[in-house]
Amino acid sequence: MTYPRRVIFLTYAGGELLDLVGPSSVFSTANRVFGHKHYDVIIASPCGGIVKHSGNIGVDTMIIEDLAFGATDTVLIVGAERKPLARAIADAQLKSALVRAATQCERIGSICSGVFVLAGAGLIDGKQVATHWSASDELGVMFPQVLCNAAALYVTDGKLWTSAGVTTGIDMALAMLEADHGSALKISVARQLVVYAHRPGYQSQFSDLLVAHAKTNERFTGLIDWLATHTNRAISVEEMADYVGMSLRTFHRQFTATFDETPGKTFENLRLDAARGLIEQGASIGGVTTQTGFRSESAFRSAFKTRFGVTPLMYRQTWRTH
DNA sequence: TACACTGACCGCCATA
DNA sequence: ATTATGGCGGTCAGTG
Repeated sequence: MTYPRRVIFLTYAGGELLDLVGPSSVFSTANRVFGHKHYDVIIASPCGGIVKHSGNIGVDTMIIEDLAFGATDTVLIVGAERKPLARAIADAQLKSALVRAATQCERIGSICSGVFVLAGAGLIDGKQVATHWSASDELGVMFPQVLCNAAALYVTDGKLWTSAGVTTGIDMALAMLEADHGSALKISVARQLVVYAHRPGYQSQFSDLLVAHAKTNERFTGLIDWLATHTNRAISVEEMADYVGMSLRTFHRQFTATFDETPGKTFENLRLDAARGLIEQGASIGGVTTQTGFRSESAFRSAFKTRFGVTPLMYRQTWRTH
């Protein structure tokens, strides 16, 4: 194995800056944690030079054609808003670079909507990919051969790595780190990055999915919104049934049929997500217990451990920056 | 440890 | 006849 590994980000005019900055920070932070340059982070675009990204911020880039790909390289394409994304899909240089990378490199992948560029280059037919929930329908329509997993943060299929959104691009980069150098380094880097990467509970992937799903099922849209914004206390299933004006039995049945999960369990998951967010922000276990409506610390500890596999205290220590 | 109580869950069945 | 509804009651897990 030759070091350093190269991580090459392919970008273009109008590319999403966060897709670039988040994951690339993981690799540069890894170098700092190592105290040794194990990753060479390269940013390249079709024309090179300063490329304006989202927010009109310029990034200095290499010219893609000047790059020779190697067997230990990772090539990742960033996402963008609709218009620049369409131009990227149509760009012959991006396409040929991705096609080359697919055969020559160790890993190829995308962050967020970058997956459309991979699909446009015909590289992921029949492959499993992750996408942000808001784009998964469109990807399915435009590229029906692609197997889309809307529930996952990121997905690996052989050498192909795809992530669902901006912050999950960071999760994916951390997973690459783990694959290359083990979980200890990954945790160190995650700790270093936590200040930038933590997500408030309401914006967790679970809530996102739930809210998105509820929007396609009119009946429960208001309810899910209400639940997601009232995780600070226990809401009984009976209250939920009253909220939507159904009998307890019918509500339970309809809800379970819609979300494949019982109402009580779903709300507990929402509260646990909120709790996780609070812990990441440094809240005490006792404080989180009362702020998420659990009856006792022991009840909270037990539910948290069941859901996330670690005790709240351990989780808190992992995410502490000092 | 024993115990009663509560809420969530869900099969079953009568009914609209 | 088919389907959705909603009440009943039993089981279960958690709580004090």
